[in-house]
Amino acid sequence: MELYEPDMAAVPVTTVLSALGDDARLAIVRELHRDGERCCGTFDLGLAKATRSHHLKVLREAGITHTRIEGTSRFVSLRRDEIERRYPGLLDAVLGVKQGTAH
Amino acid sequence: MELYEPDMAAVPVTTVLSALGDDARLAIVRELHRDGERCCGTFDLGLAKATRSHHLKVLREAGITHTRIEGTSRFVSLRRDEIERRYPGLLDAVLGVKQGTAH
DNA sequence: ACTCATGTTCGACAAACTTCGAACATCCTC
DNA sequence: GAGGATGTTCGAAGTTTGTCGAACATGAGT
Repeated sequence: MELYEPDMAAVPVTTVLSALGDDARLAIVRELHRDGERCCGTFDLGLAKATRSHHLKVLREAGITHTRIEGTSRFVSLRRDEIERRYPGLLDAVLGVKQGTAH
Repeated sequence: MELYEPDMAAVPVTTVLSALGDDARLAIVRELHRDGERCCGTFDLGLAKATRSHHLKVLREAGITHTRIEGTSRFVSLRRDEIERRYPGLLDAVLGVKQGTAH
């Protein structure tokens, strides 16, 4: 079984931005950025697993993540290079921010 | 009369990304990026003026645009410096992309 | 083969978003 | 002040999104 992972260049910018514009999904991206590859079940978002699965699908179909299947587990990682090639500086700009930093 | 324009640092990242993750609003941002200050009515988005007003409000409340009132007109501009200070490289990353460029 | 663990998909629901026309507010000009 | 121009606000309608439990699919291990 193969998972659909589009070419970044084929994904509209607005799709990428919408995908990142959600607290749960951005939290996932932050963890991937910090830890590298992560198994699906290790994201503790306080959400049902169906919901987590949904968010991971949104990220994957936006071209942001790669999913490697191994047994019954799926290992998710950021497609850093491809993102950086198409949107240079985007990840740094988005992730390099401490939330709620008023000043 | 004064318009509400929040401090960028007080706006969640996801709010900014959601604001940019819409075709109509990103089109507005592109035009502002290209032309500088623009009068509200000069955006031809193929949308009713009520809808245009809504999108401009979303951008303004996300801290992305500044609105200057002059008579019955409102002149909108990008808050470039503030965006750049809080999200270095974000605007360039988002706007420096030709849409649909499949390679 | 049965069971357990890991995820996905389906159907449903509520909340949020986009869109519009109509009504309103405000300012400018005659 | 009447009329026109520029925008905003107010419902309302339709769509999309986020969320969940239940059912399903798949692989590992006993």
